[in-house]
Amino acid sequence: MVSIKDVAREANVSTATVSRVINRQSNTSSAVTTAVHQAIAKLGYKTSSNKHSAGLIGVMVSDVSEPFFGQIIKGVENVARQNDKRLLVLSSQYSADTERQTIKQLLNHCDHAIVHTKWLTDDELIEYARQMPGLILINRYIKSIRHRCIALDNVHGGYIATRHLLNKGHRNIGYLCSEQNIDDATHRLMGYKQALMEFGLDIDEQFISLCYPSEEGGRLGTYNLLAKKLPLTAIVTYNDIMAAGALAALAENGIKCPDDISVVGFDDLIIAGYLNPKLSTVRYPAAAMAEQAARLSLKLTDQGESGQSSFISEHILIPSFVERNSTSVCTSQTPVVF
Amino acid sequence: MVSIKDVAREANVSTATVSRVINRQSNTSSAVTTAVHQAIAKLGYKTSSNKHSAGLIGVMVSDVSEPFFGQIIKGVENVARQNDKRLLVLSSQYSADTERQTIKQLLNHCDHAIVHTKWLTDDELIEYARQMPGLILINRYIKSIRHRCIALDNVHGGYIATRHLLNKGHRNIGYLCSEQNIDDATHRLMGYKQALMEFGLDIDEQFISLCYPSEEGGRLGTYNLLAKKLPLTAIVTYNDIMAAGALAALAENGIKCPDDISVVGFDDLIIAGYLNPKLSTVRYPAAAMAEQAARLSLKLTDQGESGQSSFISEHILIPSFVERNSTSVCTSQTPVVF
DNA sequence: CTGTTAGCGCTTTCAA
DNA sequence: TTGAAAGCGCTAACAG
Repeated sequence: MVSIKDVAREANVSTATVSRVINRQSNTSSAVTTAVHQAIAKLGYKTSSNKHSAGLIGVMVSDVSEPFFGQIIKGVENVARQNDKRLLVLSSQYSADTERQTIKQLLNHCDHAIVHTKWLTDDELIEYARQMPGLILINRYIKSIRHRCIALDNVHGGYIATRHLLNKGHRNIGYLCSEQNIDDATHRLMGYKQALMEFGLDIDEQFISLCYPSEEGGRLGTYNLLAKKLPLTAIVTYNDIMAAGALAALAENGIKCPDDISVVGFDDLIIAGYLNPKLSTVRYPAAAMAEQAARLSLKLTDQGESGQSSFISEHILIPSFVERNSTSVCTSQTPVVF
Repeated sequence: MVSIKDVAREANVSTATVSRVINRQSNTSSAVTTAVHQAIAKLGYKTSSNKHSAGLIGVMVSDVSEPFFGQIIKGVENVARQNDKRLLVLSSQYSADTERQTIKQLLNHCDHAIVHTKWLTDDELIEYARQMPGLILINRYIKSIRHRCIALDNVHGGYIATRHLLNKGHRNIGYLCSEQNIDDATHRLMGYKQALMEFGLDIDEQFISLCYPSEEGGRLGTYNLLAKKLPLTAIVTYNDIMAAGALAALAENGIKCPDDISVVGFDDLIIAGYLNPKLSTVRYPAAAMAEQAARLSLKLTDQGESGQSSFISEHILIPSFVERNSTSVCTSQTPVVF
């Protein structure tokens, strides 16, 4: 167990100085402060090294009040309960700065951490992972630390969503894509394109509408598709919230779903079952993913780095399709007009 | 700050023994063990007394993954962030035993705790509150520790839900009540009755249907009301989930909402805005309530018990009404038939 | 601003 | 099984 003493030796200062730096109490020269911080990072020192604050599993998500993240927290909590650990929950509020600051808190106080990050770079995360053997990235894939990543196969998700419609005879399928430049968005879109190509269809960029991933964004994106007078019979969306916007836009224009246009979502949020019509969607097994992440974190720290080779080196979950009432067989007589 | 030494003196044992009891390490005689536990309870000793694990705010809710509780956690987290505290989240899984066990964990590890409990008795909670000056009960009112309780005025909530309908001309208003025997349920029903009486109407128990507070429960309760062939023009429900069930039951029977029957919910969950029609409901300001609770907890421990007299002695929040599309002016020609 | 030193809370060792 | 006492990790007081 690395103590404040080791850090002091590493940084060539006294233990008192290290203590001061950690607690930001008295003034410390910036040279010494950075030296201490470097030593802490190098040795992986934790304030939680005393027995009682140990056994903490940290969770970082964007917003605790979002149902999707609620499921993640619940998954981790299940494992924590089973293993007599406690749960430290922090949210990063959708900003890179807070994400960074929050991860550092977790590094300091926890033995384990399940982290959902959208805005930090691969390099930065690799460094954090090095400092904490029990750090697991959720919904993210970084090749060099792939044994520490648990992610959903978003390409496959986009693929099965689109294939479901293709199997029902749809050939003119629009896509409401998130305008955010993150892997989730590009991967799901990739799956959409893959399915079309597999059915021998060309990809027409006109059928793809970029918009903000909110209900209003989904509504606007749908308006844009409709305005182009495309022979649309179905729409695949980036997520359920956008699908809700799409349903609203269709209803406002007297277009019936699924009779005239089918819609599929992504995530299977609680609201999916309450929309009208009930939304067919791709199920994102968030709680299961979080449980797996938590178990992996415990394993990695129990057995230490030595045990790593014995584990599966990749953890990619496969989403499944949930059929409800927003999709139906394509009955449109419109000829395919690309 | 009460230390292991104080506990040892109180229990007439050595500090070593107390340490052993706390950490369940070596064997300790049951007599000594219970003596130590009693001393701990009496003095309110915390293992978190060392600086680093301090500054923890504990939150207990039934289920972290429920959106309603997510809002509560978020509210507490906001305050925690502003005050440089961390958040320990535990869920009690809807059982009295887990609630008890969870609260004890919080007593041991936190300086502050925001607790939502459904199943523990007033007496038990009063005892816990005594042991921890920073314990705040949310959504609960116990008279002798009312300065530690933050609750919603559920009577008023049921009242404004019903009054909204009365103002729109409805006179035959059903009520879908939760069959759970908790204050929330009886208070909301009380508000319903109050509003009817204020409008000079008699209360007919036939219009009140007891059912489980779930979507399926709401559906069944609505069937039961319909089966009685009452001249119903509106339904007030215990919560939004039941209202969703009511809307489904009406739609299945070809009864239009709000044209034939108006429906109001309670809580204003996320789903309320996604239902068809969008649900008019009573807004439960969960996040604001949690923020207030967290701030109160910090205040109480900062100033110690001495400062209590200077605070407001009661913290009752007033809900407001959110009108959407599930309620309309009563157009029914049916004569009032009680 | 920093190191020395004393001290605190807690755990562990050792002897009974 | 228990207490006395030593030891550990950290903080606080003081001196320079």
